[in-house]
Amino acid sequence: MVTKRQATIADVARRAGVSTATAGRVLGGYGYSSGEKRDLVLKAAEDLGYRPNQLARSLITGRTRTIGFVAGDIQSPFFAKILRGVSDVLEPKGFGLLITNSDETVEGEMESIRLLSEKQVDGVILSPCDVEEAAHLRKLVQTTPMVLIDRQVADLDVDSVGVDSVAAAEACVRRLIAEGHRRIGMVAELQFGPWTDIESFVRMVRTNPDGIGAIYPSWQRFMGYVRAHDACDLPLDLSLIARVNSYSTEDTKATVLRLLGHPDGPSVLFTADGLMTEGTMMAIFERGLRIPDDISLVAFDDLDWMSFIGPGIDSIGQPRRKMGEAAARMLIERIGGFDGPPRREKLPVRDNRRGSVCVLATGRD
Amino acid sequence: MVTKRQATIADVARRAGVSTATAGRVLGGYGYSSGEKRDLVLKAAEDLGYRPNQLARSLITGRTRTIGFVAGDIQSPFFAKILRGVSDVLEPKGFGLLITNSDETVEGEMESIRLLSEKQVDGVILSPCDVEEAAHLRKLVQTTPMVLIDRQVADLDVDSVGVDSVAAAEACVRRLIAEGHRRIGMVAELQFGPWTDIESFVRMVRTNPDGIGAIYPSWQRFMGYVRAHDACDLPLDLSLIARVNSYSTEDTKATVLRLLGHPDGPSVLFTADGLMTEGTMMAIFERGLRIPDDISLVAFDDLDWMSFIGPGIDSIGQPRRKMGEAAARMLIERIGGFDGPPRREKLPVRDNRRGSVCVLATGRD
DNA sequence: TTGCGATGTGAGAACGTTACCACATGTTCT
DNA sequence: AGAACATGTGGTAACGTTCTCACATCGCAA
Repeated sequence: MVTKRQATIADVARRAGVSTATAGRVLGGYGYSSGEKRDLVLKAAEDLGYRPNQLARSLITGRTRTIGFVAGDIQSPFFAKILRGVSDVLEPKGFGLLITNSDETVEGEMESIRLLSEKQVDGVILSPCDVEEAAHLRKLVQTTPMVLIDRQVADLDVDSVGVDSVAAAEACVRRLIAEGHRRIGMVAELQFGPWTDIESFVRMVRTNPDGIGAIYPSWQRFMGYVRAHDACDLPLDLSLIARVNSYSTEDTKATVLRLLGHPDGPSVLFTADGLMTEGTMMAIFERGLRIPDDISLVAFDDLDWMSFIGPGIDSIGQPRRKMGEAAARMLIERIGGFDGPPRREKLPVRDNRRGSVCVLATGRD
Repeated sequence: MVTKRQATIADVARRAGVSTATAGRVLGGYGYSSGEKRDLVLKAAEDLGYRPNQLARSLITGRTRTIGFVAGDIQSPFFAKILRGVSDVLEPKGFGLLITNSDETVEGEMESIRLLSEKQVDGVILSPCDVEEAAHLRKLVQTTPMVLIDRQVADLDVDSVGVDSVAAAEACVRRLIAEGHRRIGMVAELQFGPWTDIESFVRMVRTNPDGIGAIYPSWQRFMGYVRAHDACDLPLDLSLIARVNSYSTEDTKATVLRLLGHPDGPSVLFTADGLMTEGTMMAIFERGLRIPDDISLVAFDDLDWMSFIGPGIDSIGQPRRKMGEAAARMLIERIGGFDGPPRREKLPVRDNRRGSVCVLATGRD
């Protein structure tokens, strides 16, 4: 492995017979330069195969043209698609993209942020893993522009991108009720959150919804579920909630199997996100149930395979790529100096109907 | 947005009453330092919230502790999973990960490499989009360690990670033949490659296999398909090859639909990668065919949903995460100074049997 | 002619680290 | 006792850019 030394501005300047200042101006595209010297410098740079060293440039300009992305887990299709949107906006503008995983732990997130800020990124896009404990985020925003994605954090006034989970879930469950479903199961990981018991959360939703601060998307979707029941005067039956203990498909599958085993089980399942949906599919497959004949299904978050298995799965599709693009665009505006108030962008969801919901009744009774 | 100035080593040194050299030694963990001064410096650093500026450090040490990853398309599960493996190895060692997409074009790849090398990455993991045109890669390896993933490049002697696609495909097709299938369809994007007509490629495989240089995985899998036929004395029928014109699900679907429309069609389909499999599934779904009753299916590359749709889909699973880990490990060894001959690591594949192949006959005839 | 802005050039400082050297101490081995 | 060596410290030169000057020259209006 040969390690040839890269040519520097000084090398180019020497070869072109000009000062490093002049060579710098030509190659960096700033300040004045005459056509004559310009050609000399460009020729010399070409000959030497000169490549600017962004490190040195960044050190003095104070901007790296690199942004950081802290994902929960990059291998999940949710983050992967967002990432693609981010990089689509960044690449044409010459920005680099540094990624890390938080693995949904605060420690991982802090470590990620430490790494990114030591590398002097110009901005950070992050999906916070804790909606309350955010001292480290509060510290970060003092020095670096930040955009939150998917989730928000209490008392952290920064730009964010997401969807209106409460409204989308409510609309979805209302539709199920309208189509005659009375026993609607919900599959969600509701372990970590502001409430340890669901009853008191439901009470809060009914009595003082404004008092609910920043909560995870899963809780928001559950909130929509509750609201739809209340709006349609359908009594809540919390035994229909498959409350998954950990964020894993195995646990989800086990919990859903238990729910399906009940004598007076649900006629339809509403899953709160992609991973819940996968675990639910496993449980349905294992019990040999057919969709929608034996059980109906609607999923929050659309996944590739939902359109090509028979029948297709109904889903609420989040515009993941667009979310990434919006986050990147907002961040670049901030980096460019935009200093307006925090923007909370809510993107519209897509209502995918493919035939996984059995219509038990139509019209209004 | 407040922009507080970060504390520097000079600030810490002043506050601790020592020289910048001493402060640097303590904070950088190199050279000597007494316990007394150490405590002073650490206290001062703590007070000021000192964070080392990796830019300045990298400029003088010549190493950034950042590596670059050039993927075809990060949003595809193939690359997303690999990426996860890479970052799992990198993160504990304190390396950053800079990602770019080539979108499978040489221009995109060159642009990616330009960006990465200007940012002075210590090494690059790359899935080359062209197995022949590689002048830019040859130039890169002169200055930067590189590991190829999934594909190899002719005359480029660097470390690489992948699977033995030829052998895996051959074993898979042999099994189909053993189970009684005689008309085996293959779905693959074989547009770009060394051969424009398939006949001459087949001739080459039969007469001079060693003369075939570096080829894309799709071609390798097709090669395995040919070899299995030859080994089992099953005549090749090239009308069974769904040769997709572009790397898109829509095109794949259309091509497969055409194949399925033929009077004497295949009894089983063998797909060359994840995207081909998705397009094929769409075609099968559109025609209302049932797996495996109406048509059997085996896929190269395992996808999440294959295990939980009924019936499961048989697949050849690549250890994607392990591939990423291996690539990262090899790269770090090179960065650490390892200077042995290029290693071509072939990881074993997984043979997933789930019931998507109809057994037409057993035993050997 | 003088004044003045636009254009062009080079010397040298600056960015925040680590590398290198000189110069102190001790401590241990001949 | 003197040499050799590990330990500890500070000054200052790197690293490769851009930034800030000072200082030209030119054209043009007053």
